[in-house]
Amino acid sequence: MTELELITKLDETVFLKPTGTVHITNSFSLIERKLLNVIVWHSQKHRFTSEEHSLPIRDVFYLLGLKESRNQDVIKSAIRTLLSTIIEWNILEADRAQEWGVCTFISSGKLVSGKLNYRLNPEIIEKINNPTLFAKIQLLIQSKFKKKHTLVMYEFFIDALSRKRKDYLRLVVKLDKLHSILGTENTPFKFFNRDVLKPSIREINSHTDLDVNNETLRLGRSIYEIVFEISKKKMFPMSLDFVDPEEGLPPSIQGEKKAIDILKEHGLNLSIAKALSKSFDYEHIIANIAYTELQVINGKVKNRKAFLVKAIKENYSGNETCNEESYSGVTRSEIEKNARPGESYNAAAERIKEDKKHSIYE
DNA sequence: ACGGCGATGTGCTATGATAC
DNA sequence: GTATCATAGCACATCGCCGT
Repeated sequence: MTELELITKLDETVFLKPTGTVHITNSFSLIERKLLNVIVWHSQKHRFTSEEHSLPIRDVFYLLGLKESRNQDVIKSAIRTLLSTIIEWNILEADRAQEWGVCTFISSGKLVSGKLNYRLNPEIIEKINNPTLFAKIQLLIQSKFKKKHTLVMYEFFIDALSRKRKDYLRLVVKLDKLHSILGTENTPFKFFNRDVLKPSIREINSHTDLDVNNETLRLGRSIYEIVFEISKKKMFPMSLDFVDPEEGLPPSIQGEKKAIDILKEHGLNLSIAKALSKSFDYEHIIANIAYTELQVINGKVKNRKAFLVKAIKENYSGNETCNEESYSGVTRSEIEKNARPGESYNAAAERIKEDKKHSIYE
């Protein structure tokens, strides 16, 4: 049984109204995500027409970040996965009619004389015009979730929220139901809580438009039910772009690696470089490196590395008017990233401001 | 029960060597 | 240029230990 079916089955008395859901069968590997990214980016340049498109395999390798590799097997098996991956959706139309359907991303893929020929599925082209659906597909594909359970839980929360048509929900779930949704029946609560529940909620809070808190209810000594308090973040930029069509290369594909390299070149240690590259995009980092260099030349910087880290975190190079809501040096993105569950925007801003006063950059 | 640390096992990925 | 194989390295899941 798929997770979706389980979720739908979960508690039909509680969830009265059906609503839009999207489900993708497989979980993609990194290469498959990248290849899909490449394909969407490429067909975006051709305005998503349903004709067969072709791009050189050499370029595909490059875009996948495999400069040295000649192993077409990687591409072949990724195409195979894309073709065999079924997207399933269930939408409530404006006129309350329900639409259900399944399709695949691409309808064909070929490797012919050094070129990759593919045909985008016409159904998907239609769906791309439906923003909410597309956003969800994008999230499913691109999601930065590291834990496999996070996605299942996110789907579950989103589903519960939209069924209730609310932005805030207090959801009580019996522990064994939660186990059956997540497929963790035999995990003792001790490990379940530490390795599944908490990390997943942490990921949902930091990567999605949801804020989730949880507490436990006991029956006797053992945990019986979990209470989730779910609310929608007010400000969450849900980008619909897979990649920037203006750019020659999809930045998302190589940006993080490039950013790490360049940060290392500027003397930051690997862990800081990794953390920054994860949180900020390549352009943002480059812009702030440039800004830092400028300030160094102007003699305004005592500690170059510390300044650089701070510049990136607070986007010194950014145009100030973009951050109207910044609280004296605390940017919006920073607040969203570091806000504690349940904390209001203003409270978080004040707290982070205080924290920063005491934090020391090496 | 919590949460940090680390050991272990497993599966995946990148890459080079080799042969066709 | 293409296909196959081997392998080192990495990421992740699981779970034990331990101080709190």
